[in-house]
Amino acid sequence: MDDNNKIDPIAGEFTSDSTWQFTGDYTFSATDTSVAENTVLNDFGWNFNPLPPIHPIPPMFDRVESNVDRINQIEANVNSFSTLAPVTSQSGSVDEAGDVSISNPIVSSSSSEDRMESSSSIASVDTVVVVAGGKPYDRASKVKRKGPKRIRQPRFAFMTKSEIDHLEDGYRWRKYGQKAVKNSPFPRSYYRCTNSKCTVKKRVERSSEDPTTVITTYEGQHCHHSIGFPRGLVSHHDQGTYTRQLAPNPLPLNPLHYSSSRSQFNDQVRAIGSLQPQPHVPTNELGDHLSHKMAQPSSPDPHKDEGLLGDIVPPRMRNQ
DNA sequence: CGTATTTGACCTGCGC
DNA sequence: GCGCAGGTCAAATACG
Repeated sequence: MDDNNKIDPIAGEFTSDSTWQFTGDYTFSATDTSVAENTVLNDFGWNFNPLPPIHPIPPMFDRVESNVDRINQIEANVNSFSTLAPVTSQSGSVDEAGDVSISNPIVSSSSSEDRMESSSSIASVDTVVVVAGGKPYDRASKVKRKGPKRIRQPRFAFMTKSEIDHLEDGYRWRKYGQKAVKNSPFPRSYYRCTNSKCTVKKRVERSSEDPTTVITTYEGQHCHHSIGFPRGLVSHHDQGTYTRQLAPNPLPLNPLHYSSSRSQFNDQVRAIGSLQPQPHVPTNELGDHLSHKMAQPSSPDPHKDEGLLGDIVPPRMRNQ
């Protein structure tokens, strides 16, 4: 199958006017979709930029003191559709069919590589989020195949500029499969939330066109809190992490098209827009680093400053 | 020994 | 209907 010239279903079509075009078969109404997506994204720990930036182009890590307030604001607004509308860089719309188009005048004008050159290593993860609609798919188990088709959970795909395949997101995942992706030298890994009551899955793969880009797709919604923040915000270390989470993305990543045939994103996927990168990083790693960076120029434990995101992987993942 | 990962087999959906 | 590719299972294996 020649899919090389096709528009990636996950990335949608990035038209000349820098507008995301989507044709997803959403099962939500427009408002419900937005709320659901936003809620799920927050459950996943990925927050949009729902609030006006404190600074037009704020420093990356200089707003620790305001984090709690910002978090509270977002929590309070999370169910408001208006919070989904990007404030400065994007505008969005939802048509009658529930399809979404989001324009982002910034996206087409700046390459992620350019930004990475001027970014610190901690900020070298750029992310674009897309959301998949729920298309039924029946694969509950090898034994149980009868009965009504399972409704596929909403899916959210994150395109992240990172050297790390499996970004920490605050949840524990168990790998249950890996498949080679056609037309891609990079395999796709399948993960399942380790919480026995949680059915959330995620897939991680690298873009064949841009090996620096990791595509992470979440499916479903966690029925429990993450093992780390955001819900368990308890320390200043977390605040440091949150700062990064809440930092508006000054230069959204270009939409990423990739050419894997018969994409894993067969179901329709819609882009919400660009996001700031914000994987849930364990507080004892990135959080510590940020705290040292911001509050303790002379870190008592300097080796923690090494690697940054490159070190933010579970111990087992380091061995891969 | 418990848990996580690997990996081949199997199942399903879709396009032709 | 067939073949292909994605997705999942589960036994084997590795690891702490």
